[in-house]
Amino acid sequence: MSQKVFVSAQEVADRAGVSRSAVSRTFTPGASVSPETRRKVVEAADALGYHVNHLARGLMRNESGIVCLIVSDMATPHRSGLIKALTQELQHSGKIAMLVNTDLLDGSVDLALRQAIRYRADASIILSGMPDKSITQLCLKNGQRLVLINRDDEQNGPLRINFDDEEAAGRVVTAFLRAGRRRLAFANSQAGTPSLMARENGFVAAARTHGLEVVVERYGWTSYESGRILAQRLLTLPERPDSVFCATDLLACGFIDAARHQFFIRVPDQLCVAGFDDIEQASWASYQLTTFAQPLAAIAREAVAWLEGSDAAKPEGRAHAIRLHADLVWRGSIRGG
Amino acid sequence: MSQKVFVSAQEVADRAGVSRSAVSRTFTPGASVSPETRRKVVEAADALGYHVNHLARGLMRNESGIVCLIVSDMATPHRSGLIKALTQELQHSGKIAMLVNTDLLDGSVDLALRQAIRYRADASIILSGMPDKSITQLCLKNGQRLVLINRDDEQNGPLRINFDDEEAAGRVVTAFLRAGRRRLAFANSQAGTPSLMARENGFVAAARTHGLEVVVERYGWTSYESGRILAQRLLTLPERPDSVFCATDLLACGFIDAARHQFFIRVPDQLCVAGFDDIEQASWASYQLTTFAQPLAAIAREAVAWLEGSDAAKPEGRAHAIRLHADLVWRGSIRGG
DNA sequence: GGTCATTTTGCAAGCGCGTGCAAATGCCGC
DNA sequence: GCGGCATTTGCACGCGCTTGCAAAATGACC
Repeated sequence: MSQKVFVSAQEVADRAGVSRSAVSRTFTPGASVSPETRRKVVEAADALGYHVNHLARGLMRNESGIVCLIVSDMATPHRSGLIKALTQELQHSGKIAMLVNTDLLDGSVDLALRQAIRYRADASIILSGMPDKSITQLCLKNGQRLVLINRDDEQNGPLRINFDDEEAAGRVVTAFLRAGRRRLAFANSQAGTPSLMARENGFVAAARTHGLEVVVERYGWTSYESGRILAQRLLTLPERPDSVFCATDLLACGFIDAARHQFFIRVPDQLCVAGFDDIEQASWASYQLTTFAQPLAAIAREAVAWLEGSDAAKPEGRAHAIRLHADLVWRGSIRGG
Repeated sequence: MSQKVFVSAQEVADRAGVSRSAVSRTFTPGASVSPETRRKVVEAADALGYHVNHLARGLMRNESGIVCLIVSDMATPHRSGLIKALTQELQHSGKIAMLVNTDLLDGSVDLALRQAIRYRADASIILSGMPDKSITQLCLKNGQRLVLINRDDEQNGPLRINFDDEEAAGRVVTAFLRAGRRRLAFANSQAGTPSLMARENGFVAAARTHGLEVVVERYGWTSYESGRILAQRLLTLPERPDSVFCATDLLACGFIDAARHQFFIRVPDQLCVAGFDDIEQASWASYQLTTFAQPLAAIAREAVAWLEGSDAAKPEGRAHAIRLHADLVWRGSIRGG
């Protein structure tokens, strides 16, 4: 038994004694149904356990309500925070998130975007490596909207959301100088994504305007472990840095731990540290990391608003870029807030 | 222009000079197509940028390939780790994850399950509050498979995956005793989910067999901040505990930080701490937390395997429970490994 | 009651696809 | 060349839904 699993609109119609159109209209906001008919339909639907089939609806409307989240390293605090904000915002506006993990696939992002196309996702939000240009073109040609978060690029068409990374980096330099530091260092991963590089370049440039040269070190990907390695490299230098800006909070946590437990260096007395992202751990008592808060909720809001807006609807819609401000969060890892 | 966005099988058929069935069969594994026809179809499909419409396919096959992940607190290290493992495993077997965030909705899980039904998800995996019994019944009646992870319950029908929490708790008692501790405490959240309570009860019971009474404190939900509060309560007791088992690593991190930075208590010399989950932060140098590793990959594998298996297919299939073993990970937060 | 404007309703077509069935094709041995 | 068989192909129907259109119902007004 139980082969005929889902109940269809037809069955509801039969039970309510109306036409199938009537039940369809009942569940379509803004359609014309008399209160009486609606009542009968709702009643029958409840009794039968009817749920509109969004697959079929999407087929007709040519609009699935699905938004594809394409992300790597999703277990990372910052990424998971962003995913949370996005899913919340999407659900809030009646859409649903489809999650694609690009960690172990080969042509990862491209493959993922293909998946998005197959399910006729209305849009894709990418928090992962850069997709191939040909693929983004394919998406756009297929009427998909595209949002790139924190992966600035000259791509045309999609919405790009970024931060004022350079400006933030400049503020770190100021803070370090004010704390009396002169031997600045920058700890980066080798990922080389645009936003990471922007922080690095901004930091180096700002230091230079004060006549200071920054020691830059890059290693691995953006992780706690990389932070430790970077600390081992930078803190064994003949001219040991007295302040370091880590491209990411995760790097900063690893850096601080290595500095403290391995080199017995006191933060912030002997070493000032700044990070970026304001992940939860940055506020933990062991780190007290001064960092920049990415307004995740704002990112999510901007992204979803754009998806709903008419701008995105234009097939050849102007590429749109949003630059958000990252707030400096003062904590104990820099002397003299 | 660009109104006719997606290319259909018909267009591919026309271009390839074959029937629409042929192109459908080309993209259906195991269907009968001659190599020659297949070649022509693939060629035309590539040229046109054709992608099978999974919405329509799901409609026909009555099987969408969508699995719904219903989760709260998804930004938490443990949850995000689980999500990552699940998405990976799902994609590996050709399915796709739909992510539902139940953080701010009211009838959260129920609403989410309705969403899952609407999109005709083949299954739902729940890592969130307990769904109403009526809703799970609805899911099952609609042919959905259900997996509950870490929320043991007497529900019938779905697959339940849990850990040997009691046994693990017993091992912590042994470890504490071996480290010479006698004043044991248990720090829990007020969430009261079955697995948390199992840890608590197992711990208390095991201690009792050694003639020891455990001080139990519960506060808030399972977070770093709650861990701090719990520390403030437990460490100001007249008979200060010398060892504490925290129901969760997140609690343990907060506990350790408060003990160390607020009460200047040395871990593990003056206080032994154990946690559960083995989140990434547990291995960080500041915590060195002895804890239990939940084999996330194994959980994911079991869940997905069950979804694919024939067991799940039986409409009135026997409720199935899997109890996995959590490995003890020895680190520095308990003296004398 | 009759006319007309306004809502409500049902019909039927069609979204893109899978698949059973029968016709067509190819291949083999005689 | 022909019958028998296996494979491939096309036709046509249906999955569950939305929606334009025209018919039916309702109501307002004279």
